[in-house]
Amino acid sequence: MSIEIKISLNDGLYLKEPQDSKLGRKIINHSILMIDECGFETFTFKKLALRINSTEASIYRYFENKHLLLLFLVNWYWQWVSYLITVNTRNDNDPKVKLKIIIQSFVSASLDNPGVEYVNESKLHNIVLSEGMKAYHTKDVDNENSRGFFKSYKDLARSVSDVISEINPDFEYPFTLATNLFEMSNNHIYFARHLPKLTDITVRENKEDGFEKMVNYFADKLLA
Amino acid sequence: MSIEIKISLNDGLYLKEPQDSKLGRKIINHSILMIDECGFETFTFKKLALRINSTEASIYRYFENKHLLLLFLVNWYWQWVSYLITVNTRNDNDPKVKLKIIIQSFVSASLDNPGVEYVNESKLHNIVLSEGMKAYHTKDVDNENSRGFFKSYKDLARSVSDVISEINPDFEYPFTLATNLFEMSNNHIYFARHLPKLTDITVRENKEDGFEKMVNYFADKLLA
DNA sequence: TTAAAATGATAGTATTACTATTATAATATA
DNA sequence: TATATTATAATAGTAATACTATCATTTTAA
Repeated sequence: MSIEIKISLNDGLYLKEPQDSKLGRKIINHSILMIDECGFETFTFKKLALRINSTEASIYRYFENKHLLLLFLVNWYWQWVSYLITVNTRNDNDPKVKLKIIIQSFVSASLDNPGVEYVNESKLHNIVLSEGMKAYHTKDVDNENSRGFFKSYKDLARSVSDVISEINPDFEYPFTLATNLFEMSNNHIYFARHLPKLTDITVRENKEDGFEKMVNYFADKLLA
Repeated sequence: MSIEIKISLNDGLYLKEPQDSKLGRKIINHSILMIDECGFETFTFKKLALRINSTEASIYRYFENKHLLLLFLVNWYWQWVSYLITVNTRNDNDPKVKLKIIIQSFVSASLDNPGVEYVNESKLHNIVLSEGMKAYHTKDVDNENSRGFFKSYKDLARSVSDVISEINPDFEYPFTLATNLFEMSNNHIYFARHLPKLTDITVRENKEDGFEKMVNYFADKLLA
């Protein structure tokens, strides 16, 4: 039931396109599983190599280091969300409906969408929640930004801000709201799971329902 | 012109209270400067030891590892902001005014407040912007949370949410808004500096003015 | 079928993140 | 003032990490 999209990313992110070979796809697949299981800090290329019966050296032929692998994964996620938004809002012209669909994508894209064989979107979403911000909180941001390593996020922000401006052309902070809705969705899912005192949503509630309702409330109120 | 406060933190964060000795204060002082200069990832106890003419072993007597040092610094910041909010809102009963002061503290507490000799609050704020979220995005969050390592942040969120509920008792998401205002302030200062396409504020503008105005706009609109 | 490309196997290096031991200096107490 | 206590320095050592290099072998493509 997999869809036939191939997400193509800035080729500075990798040394060799991992989506085009068996080993490359195995690297993507299992790095997602391992980072989700054990966290980014304890994840190493050596452990990954062991797990997929390959070698450190082979993995290094695809990715310069684990930070760039994370950047690759996170960019993949950003683009995948963008893609879903495009597809799912294609038939709707009402920007308010579009924004609802966008928010739904932020909160639960990974749950109700078929995916690519070698990517577990739900676990990738977990990685984005837990480790995503590390991709752009590094001393090398400016250099990496100039090389286009955050383009997918900026594109996503741009397309959401367009919808926001459609809803309310006078709203002065469309980009801020766009990124805030994304980061807020992620943060509060994470908080609900690990630091519940920092949020108002409990994980008990009908799963993603509470988050979606909350983020929609914020968006609606701000754009009223 | 230093004020006579000593911020006391959860004693699980350190092996030996660094604020009580010369070497300990030097560790705090210079770790802030070094992390601000070179980023958290490249920062090591060895480099710090070299810089302060001490040894790795001595630093390890104060902090278990660099992650706990970061946690210490970030907690210090959270408590310091809490303290400033308490002091600066003491004479105001209007919760709307209080929230304005809170937001001002989030955005520019480090600029217009005298501090503690061994803490450069402005650089510490930079660290919080760039590395702060790493303090609670770790595989060990749940354990660390149970040991009270995020209490300062939760206390801060709590006190802000109280003000929010004072302004609008019917507002359903006081904690969410409290943390969001804090994280939003930090994120968008960082974005303006490094990823300007993700925000609407430019750093050119009269410094913190633009940020404060924006965050206040969000808060006002949501609580209206 | 043969050349080229991809992968595996193995080895090696510098740095990191520690721990341990002993010596020396500073401070507190009797 | 002598002495005990504690803090710090000096030094050494270990396991793991983050790589790089080389060469052999397998797979694929011309």
